[in-house]
Amino acid sequence: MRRSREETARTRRNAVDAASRLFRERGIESVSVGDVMTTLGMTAGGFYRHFESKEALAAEACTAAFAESGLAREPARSSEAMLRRYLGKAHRDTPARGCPLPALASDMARQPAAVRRAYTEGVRDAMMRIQQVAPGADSKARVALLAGMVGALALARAVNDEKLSAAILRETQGFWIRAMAERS
Amino acid sequence: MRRSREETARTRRNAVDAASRLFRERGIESVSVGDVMTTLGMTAGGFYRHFESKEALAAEACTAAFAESGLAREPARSSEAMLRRYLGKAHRDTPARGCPLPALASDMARQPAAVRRAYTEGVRDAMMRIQQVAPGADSKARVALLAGMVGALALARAVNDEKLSAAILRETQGFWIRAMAERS
DNA sequence: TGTACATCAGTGAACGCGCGTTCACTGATGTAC
DNA sequence: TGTACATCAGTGAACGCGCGTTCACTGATGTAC
Repeated sequence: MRRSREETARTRRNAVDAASRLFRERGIESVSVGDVMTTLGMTAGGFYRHFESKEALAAEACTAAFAESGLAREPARSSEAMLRRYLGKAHRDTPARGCPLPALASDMARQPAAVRRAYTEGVRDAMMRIQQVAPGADSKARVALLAGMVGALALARAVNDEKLSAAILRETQGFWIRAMAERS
Repeated sequence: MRRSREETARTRRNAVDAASRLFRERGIESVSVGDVMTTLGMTAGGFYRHFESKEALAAEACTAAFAESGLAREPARSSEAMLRRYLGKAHRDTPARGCPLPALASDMARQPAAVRRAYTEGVRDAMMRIQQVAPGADSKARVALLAGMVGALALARAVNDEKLSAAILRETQGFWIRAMAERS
């Protein structure tokens, strides 16, 4: 039956929220419209009262993921604090609530334009945030730092060996903490 | 009808080869058993004369991808030559024949153990190759370099904007060429 | 403020489709003699 | 070396399943008077 405007808006928000977490955890293609709606305790049919397609949801969910936990949201004041949090085991082990950059990187190359646009904005935002947190670094160092953080987290999650995974995080973190200290 | 031992072996090899390319290009889950067999001009049913399951093929194809174009196969003698090739547009634009590390990174976290094991071996091999090409760098720098190369290539492919994509490759490459020159 | 009716959020069944896998069948290859 | 038969690589149809999406229906909400 019909719902109030307030309830309707809440359902929509909850769907974007659930999708942004599920997509980061399992990848966009591995999460079905039914999965998202089941999370809200609803059936899949109702989905199309809120979104034109799964693709439209993916684009919104991607934007929402950056708004919730993209690098632009990094609370740290220093590059060292950022590196300790970003390349920590807690972040590695909770992709659903973590930065979308490593979680969705390989997926993106195969996504439709609307979804990639949202992701691209997230990359730009992340670069600006790094500039704030590491004002002493030049452009090369800032981009290499972002690429290193994303690559290290993606590899640490991909690898099947806890020791190797921990080493990837630890060594990358150590390198960049030292490199940024030298340049500041 | 029955085929000769030679033909049978060739079919199997071709299937692994085609899969290793298709998986890097489109991701493991987006490529069907039928897609792989169609590439060989065959029907999907025959697949199971050669492999126990799609998962078994994925593990073999992953290993084959590293053997064909993993970092361990890097022909460069210097870290600078390696960086120029790895972070070049040609590599970015041909994932099917490129390094599996960035192409499959996000996929891996959701793959069965056998596939992840093959990928993990590829990571170890890549680290050894970097040690050969950059003997002057310490362990931290070597891991951070690998993470940076993988992250930069993955981001450059994910992003929807050619200028940004080119900048990610160029700046990361520039940073590491300078960094390795300073340390050698 | 109260009533009558239009709207529409969500349900649940259905659609066409592609997936991984199985299987009876075919006929050339491999093997036993 | 030649023959008779067993093997098995590949075909093509079929399976059960889950997908994204559509739709008739329900009944509470929103609106017009």
